[in-house]
Parts: sequence; C-alpha cells; structure tokens
Amino acid sequence: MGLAKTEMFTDEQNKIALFAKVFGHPARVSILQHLFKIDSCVCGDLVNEIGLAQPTISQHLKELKHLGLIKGNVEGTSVCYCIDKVNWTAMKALMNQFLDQDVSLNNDCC
Amino acid sequence: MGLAKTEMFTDEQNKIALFAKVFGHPARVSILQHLFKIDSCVCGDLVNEIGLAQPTISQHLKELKHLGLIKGNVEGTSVCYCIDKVNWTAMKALMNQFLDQDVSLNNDCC
DNA sequence: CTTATTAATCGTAATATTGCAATATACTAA
DNA sequence: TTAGTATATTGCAATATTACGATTAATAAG
Repeated sequence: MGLAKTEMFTDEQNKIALFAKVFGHPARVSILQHLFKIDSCVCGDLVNEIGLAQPTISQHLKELKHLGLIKGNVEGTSVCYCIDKVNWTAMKALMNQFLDQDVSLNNDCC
Repeated sequence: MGLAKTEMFTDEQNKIALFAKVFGHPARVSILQHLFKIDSCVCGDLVNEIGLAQPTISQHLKELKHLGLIKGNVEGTSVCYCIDKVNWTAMKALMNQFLDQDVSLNNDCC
C-alpha cells in the first residue's frame, strides 16, 4: 500500500521513525555534515558541494527545515541555512534513547 | 525518479543513510524495541504484539536481518529472533559519530 | 523599469516502499 | 503419510520518494 500505519504505534516510535527517515538519504546526511563543517551559515553553495540539481537540494532542505533540524535566514537574494542546535539536541536525546537500549541487555540467546 | 544517487556520496554517508532508513518506519522501531524488552529470543509473537499481518512483519524482519541488526535461529517450526549485539554496537558508533557533530560547533549565526 | 541572481514551487517521470491475500515451504505430531 | 503450525515468498495495488526541467517569486544592481 505504501502507507505507514502510524496510528498503531506510539508517539515516540513515530517520532523516532520520522527523524530516522529524514536521515535515510545520503544527500540529507551530506547536507547536515556540510552545515556542521562550515560551522556557520552557508548560503546556497550546497548545490555546488553536493552534485544534485538546485530544485532537489531545495526539496531536501525543506524536509530538514520541516522537522526543525535546520533554520533558514533570507539574506538578500540568497538564503542562509544552519543547524538548529536546540532541536538537534532534542532529536539526539530521542535517538540515543532508542540506540542505547542494548546497555540493559544481558542475555545472549542466539 | 525515486532513485538515490549513492555514487556521489561517501561510503560513510551511504551507510548512515541505510541504517537510518531501516529505522525510518515505526513498525521496525517497534520490533527492535520489543526484541530489546524481551531481552531474550522471541519466536513469532511479534505478529500479535504489533498489529500488522504476518507477511508484513516477516518483510520488516527480513530488512533488519539484511542489515545484520538481528539474528534468526530456526527452532522447530518457529524462528527465534534477537538483536545482533556486535553489529548493533558498530551501528551505534557510526550513528553517534553523525549525531554528535554538534559538540564541536561554537558559532550561532542564524 | 529592466536585467541578473538566487531560491522556491510546480509538474511529472522513474523508482521505492508498504501492506496483505494467496501460496509455498519447513518442520512437528499423530 | 497426513494434518497442523509457523514462517517465508510471491504478486500486486496503493502510496511515497527522488530527481529535475520549467517556471515563478523575490531581491539587488544598473
């Protein structure tokens, strides 16, 4: 069907899946890594850095912005994007809660 | 096009995206959480725990197994699934490397 | 106002994902 | 062997995602 049955899962499970999904494409991983590397705003050279067309990058940026992981400031004709640290930290806490489940795991059955 | 251009990204970026993608569905998040909660092998009650049809669960398990995050042991007519701790730990290291990029970030431009 | 520049949006084609009924496979028990 | 149980696979329909050309919107410079 192609439609995820979100109503049968917890809010936490859906939230984890939403964040994970946005990281589930190398272009978005690359965009985020670049924004971290620059360590300041970057204004559209993402298209040059990553080898995808401008509408494609714009679409990926929109998804990252929609989840609140990045912010965009208009500066003249260009737009300056950077990581939203507060939301990134919150996301990280949620993901770590999921990833660190193994610390309480003792058995080894298989 | 619907086709990710993996060749223009680094192995690391593609690997992060692959792991993230498998976490990008609440059913798989739920399956993994259940396997952690049981803290031992689970033999097919996943279909009852999660409200999806047996073929659907089987398909999600296949994807998790394909990435090496879970192992499956055949035990009679049932199959016993559990987390592959070694691979889970390796995955966690990779994901944390990506998620913890903000620790070196000082500027706040936007 | 006109032109150039930059980024967003629209429209669309190609491909991927999700979910499940139907079926197949594998093993157990009688 | 036959019947029952548990899981995997197949096939398909519905929906989502990815990518980009064409266009639009917004601002800047002349």
